[in-house]
Amino acid sequence: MGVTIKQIAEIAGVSRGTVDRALNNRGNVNSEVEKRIKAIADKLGYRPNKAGKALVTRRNPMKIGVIMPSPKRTDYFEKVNLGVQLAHDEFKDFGIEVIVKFTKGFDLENQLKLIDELYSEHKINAMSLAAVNDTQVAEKITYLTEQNIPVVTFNTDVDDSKRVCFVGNDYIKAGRTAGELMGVLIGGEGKIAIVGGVYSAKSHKHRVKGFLDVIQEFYPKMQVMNIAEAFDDDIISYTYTKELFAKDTSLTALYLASAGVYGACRALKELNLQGKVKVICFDDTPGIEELLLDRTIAFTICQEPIKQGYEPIKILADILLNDTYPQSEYNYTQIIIKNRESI
Amino acid sequence: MGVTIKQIAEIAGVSRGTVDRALNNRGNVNSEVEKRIKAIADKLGYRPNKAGKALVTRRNPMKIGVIMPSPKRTDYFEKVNLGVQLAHDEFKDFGIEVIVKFTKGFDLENQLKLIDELYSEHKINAMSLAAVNDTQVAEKITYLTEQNIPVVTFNTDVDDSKRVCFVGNDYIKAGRTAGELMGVLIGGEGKIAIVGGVYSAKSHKHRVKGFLDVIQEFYPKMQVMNIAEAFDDDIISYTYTKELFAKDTSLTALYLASAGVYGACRALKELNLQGKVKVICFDDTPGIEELLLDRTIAFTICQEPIKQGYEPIKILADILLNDTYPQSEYNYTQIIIKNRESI
DNA sequence: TTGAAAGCGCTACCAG
DNA sequence: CTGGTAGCGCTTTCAA
Repeated sequence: MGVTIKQIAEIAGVSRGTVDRALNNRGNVNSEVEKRIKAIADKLGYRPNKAGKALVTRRNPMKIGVIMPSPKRTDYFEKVNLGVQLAHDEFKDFGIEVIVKFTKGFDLENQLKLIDELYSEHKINAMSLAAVNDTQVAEKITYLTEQNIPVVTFNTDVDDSKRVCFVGNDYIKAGRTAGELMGVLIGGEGKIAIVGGVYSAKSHKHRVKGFLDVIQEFYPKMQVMNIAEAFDDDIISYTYTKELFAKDTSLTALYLASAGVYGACRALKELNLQGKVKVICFDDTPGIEELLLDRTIAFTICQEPIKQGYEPIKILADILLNDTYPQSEYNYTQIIIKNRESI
Repeated sequence: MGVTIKQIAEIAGVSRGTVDRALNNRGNVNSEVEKRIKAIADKLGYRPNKAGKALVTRRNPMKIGVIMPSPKRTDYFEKVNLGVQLAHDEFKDFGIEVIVKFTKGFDLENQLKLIDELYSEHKINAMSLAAVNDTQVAEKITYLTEQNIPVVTFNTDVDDSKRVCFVGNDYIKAGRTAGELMGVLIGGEGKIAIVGGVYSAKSHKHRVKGFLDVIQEFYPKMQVMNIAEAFDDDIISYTYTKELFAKDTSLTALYLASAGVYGACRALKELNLQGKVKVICFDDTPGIEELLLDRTIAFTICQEPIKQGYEPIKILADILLNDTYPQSEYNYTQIIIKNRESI
């Protein structure tokens, strides 16, 4: 099996304490000795044993704070939260505690307050959050990072912060995927309406951009007629969709770039356009599954929500326990096209 | 944090050794005392600490044997092997060793020999394999299980064995997904050819069955003209496809139910049918990505190969270390439709 | 049938 | 600057 500190100590002719101090750069060790110890460790491929470390960490547990929109409001975050709980379970034996705070949607003030709370009151050692893309959030993240509190963003990223990495979809790519899919779905020809979420959310903006890019590059006969913000709200998307498709009967397709799917589909059904107007949307909730089964929606594009909850905590645990940082600052989850048979 | 054996011992007024024996049913403990200890543990929600156990296991490491087709032959299994290595990495600090043996394709004799080898020579404590669906394999698996060596199958399952569970696609469902996708792709109308792999592989057979089922249920105007076995061989699939599409020019679609994708596509290109004949295939290799990009293939359906390597080992480690068995005997990986933009 | 003690790998602490 | 020791939770062994 692997080499241990004890073995290295024997070979180097010093005590385990000295090896520990040397390898972890804790200071108080002769630089000659330190060099020798490190050389031996290197040669033998020393890797600290996780179980051994865990037992020690347990005496002084570390806390990871998580901030995300409340699962009560969008089904989507229920799955994210499941991932958080799975990670919590997996790492609690390693002396890692997880504290979850929910915000109402992507409310900025709320998020700022919770970051402060986790930092000042809970004394967290690391943080994972579905970030509002705002400079104030970015500044707080950078501040935490400087206090030696690593931060990972998930689901939606923030610009210009010192976060360790982002876990979630490449939303431009997701939008492009939708565009290409729409091209195939309507035979490269037709008039399309787009109902999006909130433009202040980077992810929603990118999903629209990617979609438009593909149409421009490859599908000259496809025409995007309308783009609207529905703020992830079913009533707004219902009202807008109903009005739009009632007025313009030449529309053949609908691209739903975020939540509010149920409202839009309800409108189509009431107009008897179900199945006639081709619909592509995102994510995978019980409501959406039903709409796939009755052929109101042709495809939905998913993004591994459970992983989005799980992975940031795994990454942070790896940093806290093993001082191991991820390779890339982008940890993209898969873009998963689903149809009525693959859900 | 969690309760420990030590705390339970104090409360019960006995030694840690006694608590250990009681909770793990090792015998040699007064039944009254045992009952009392178990009651306390239950009430306090005792869960053994993984790190603590790991350190002990390490003294007498456990071995998990893995058998799968060599990655040299199909690119697909390179990714599976990556998953195996990831799991190996993750669990080696817990005293778990992983021994991998490669077979040539799905050769029965080869697989039987390797099972024996892992059992007799390597004295494995658990096994994970991409099973050949044969009664002899099933019998060996059942034998191992009776020797207290749990077995998990992945990628393709075996009938009537005592394996703990299967990790991989629901291939009927994957076939149905392909059928529905084809329906959308060719507008519910057209003549289709199918080139499959080996009918003795359960997964390949099911992919064809699911496909045919959906067409029969929902697409009366789609017609399957030919079904062939290409034995995962590019030359055979090339020859067959070329001959077929040269002869019958009314064919509009091709369903490739397993490997041999490159050969078939090469044939289409030579016949100048690239992009005209709609192609759906499985899995995600560099070759397939290229064919998606140049629009020879419309969709490919993937099955989480990395997870297929990783998950069985995680499940087996959980059994060996924590005596925890999976909920279901089917641990299905996701069915992931990809187009040229989402790869 | 039970308890006491050692030891897995690691870190923290104290004494020198 | 260094060594020794204790202790995290668990299992194992030996002695009683």
